[in-house]
Amino acid sequence: MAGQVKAEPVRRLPRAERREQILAAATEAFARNGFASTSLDDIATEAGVTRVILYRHFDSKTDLYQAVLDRMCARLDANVGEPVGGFTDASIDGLLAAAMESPAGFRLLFQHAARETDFKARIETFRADITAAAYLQISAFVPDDGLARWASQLAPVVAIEAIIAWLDAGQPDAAQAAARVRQAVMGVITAAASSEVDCSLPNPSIQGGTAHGNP
Amino acid sequence: MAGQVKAEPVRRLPRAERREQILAAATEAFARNGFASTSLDDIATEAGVTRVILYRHFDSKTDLYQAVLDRMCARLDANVGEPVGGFTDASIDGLLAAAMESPAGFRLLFQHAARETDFKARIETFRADITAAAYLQISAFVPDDGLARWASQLAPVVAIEAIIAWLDAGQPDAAQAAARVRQAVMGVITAAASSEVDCSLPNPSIQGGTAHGNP
DNA sequence: GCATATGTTTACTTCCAGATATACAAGGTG
DNA sequence: CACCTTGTATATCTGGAAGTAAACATATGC
Repeated sequence: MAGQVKAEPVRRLPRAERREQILAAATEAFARNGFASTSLDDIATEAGVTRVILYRHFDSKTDLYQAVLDRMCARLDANVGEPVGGFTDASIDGLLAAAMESPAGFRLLFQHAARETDFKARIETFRADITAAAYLQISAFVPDDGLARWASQLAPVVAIEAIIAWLDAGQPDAAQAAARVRQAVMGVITAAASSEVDCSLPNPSIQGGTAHGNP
Repeated sequence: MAGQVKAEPVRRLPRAERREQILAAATEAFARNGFASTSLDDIATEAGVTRVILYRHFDSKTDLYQAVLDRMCARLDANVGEPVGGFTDASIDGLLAAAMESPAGFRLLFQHAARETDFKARIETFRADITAAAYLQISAFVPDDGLARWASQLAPVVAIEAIIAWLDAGQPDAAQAAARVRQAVMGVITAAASSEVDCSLPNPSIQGGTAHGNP
């Protein structure tokens, strides 16, 4: 049976386009297992090209990774805007928009790159800016400095995790997603601000227990 | 000159103790960079021992890692208790206790192992149990199923991140730490439960130009 | 005191994945 | 058509880290 297998005529792309496509593929691949556990072959496969081709667009694996991170950071900056403005409603809108544009990139940045010693610097500045902005706001509400630092470190993390969980859950109630993320963040601030905390989670068996603690 | 360098008389330990000490050292080392980016030499150095010794206690790097994870999971199970009970106040107390016993182990489990494809299974069951328990409780408050799933996935994550941030911030107000974590979690539930959400973060109102960042 | 377990040192093999080089194939545009 | 670009195939070099082996040193408990 000499069945011609339709040869799949080798889709060729202009250089710039191929580069973009590789970056996108690399983002997906890296987002799964991070830098160290992702081989160039994984990426090549994901992009549908040979490993050799990668070297015609990027000097090294590190170079490629950095390009991926830069690309995503740029997207973030574009959406979040000047980080000097503080950790505001707009920041969360921006994060949400960026996450919807590139879920894989979002995960890559905050779940992998942020913990890779060789690359965290690029993200750490971003996070540090947000944390500092949050601290300025939160410290006005929270007298205890330790608690203020706790909350300002936690608030951005909760925002990010809330967004990721929201993506995972299938983006329910998209219209009010940002508002709900904000509310979750508010929970953190409230938790730090209360001087006398007496909060219980709803009891699983008895429905009588009302959720109290949130003004 | 023949300066004797105090020879450091090679502390020897009985097998079981050395094994424990290696596990502790490996926990610290792995917690920094995860499985792939941590070499056996890193661990040996951390333990103050030669690489060869590691092989007298563990068959392979993978075997050692698994032992580290198992050890920490056991600690978790001991503190959190039967996960079938639901995601309750006691769960958070248990998580907090486990995190204080071994901060490195806590980070390792939830920030690294949970994202390593070869090892996540061990943790995924733990997380799945908690998430399922949380879902049962939360779905009673939240009519929309998508939102309920969002909240029940997010709630444990927020608890964990709140605890880690609390460790990072120097464990402020330890007496009420658990209550504050609960309160942060409550913020998530509230966010999912509200049908009409209209939440804003506090405005970074032009307060006296205190422009000192976060330490 | 002595045997044994504990630990060191050194050298080696193996394997993987990053990186490089070269020869060849074919699309499309001047 | 000629030519350059894009892509493939293959082979090889390389370095680092996992894993193995053997000879040696000495604390320590019996």
